[in-house]
Amino acid sequence: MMNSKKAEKISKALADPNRLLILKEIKKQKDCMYCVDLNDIVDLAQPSIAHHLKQLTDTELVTSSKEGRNVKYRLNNQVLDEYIEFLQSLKK
Amino acid sequence: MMNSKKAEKISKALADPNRLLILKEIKKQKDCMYCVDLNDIVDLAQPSIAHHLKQLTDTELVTSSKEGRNVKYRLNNQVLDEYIEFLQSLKK
DNA sequence: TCGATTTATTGAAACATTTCAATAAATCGC
DNA sequence: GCGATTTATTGAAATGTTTCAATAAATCGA
Repeated sequence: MMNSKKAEKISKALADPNRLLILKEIKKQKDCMYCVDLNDIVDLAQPSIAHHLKQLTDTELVTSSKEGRNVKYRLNNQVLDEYIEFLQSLKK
Repeated sequence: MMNSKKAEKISKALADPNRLLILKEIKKQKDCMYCVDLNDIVDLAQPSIAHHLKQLTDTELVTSSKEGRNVKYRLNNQVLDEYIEFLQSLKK
């Protein structure tokens, strides 16, 4: 359910260039974006990348699943759609 | 034009409870939201409200026009639509 | 013109976020 | 088991945001 508080958190999650870059990379890779691939794409130390991924998964905008040593990320279309719906509701 | 940088700024503008409250109030008042009305709605000192309005107008998410001593605010539907389009493009 | 009203700006304190080095934990290949 | 790889956590410095008091600027009514 998307109330103002949740929308605020998602907005915050989207309000960073590195997190937007991560989301774009998830899209680019279609289905299976692995954390380890981000080291070549995001110009940050590993704990910083982990920090950004946590923010994205905390809002459920992105889901994660463990595969051995690796972690796979996917966009959560439903949450994004709910956020978009919230934004639409700001219009009259 | 909505690139990542602009989307980041709009996300930031949306990432605050008081600014979301202001946007909701603009919607509520349909067409003519005056700055002075916000004093009763937003529980902040006047300079803080001015600061939040500035962030909203800087991104062009909200437009302002002077009417005598007062300032009138409107939602900029086009910018919001472009932002939504950007979010849609994050999906595959 | 003068006092009252409305909005904007400045500067500083409080608070939050971002970043990285160090380190821990889990899993893999050998 | 053991070293290498991948991800997560902790703690601290740097940076950014929010808030308000003080003040300025613009406009209105009388």
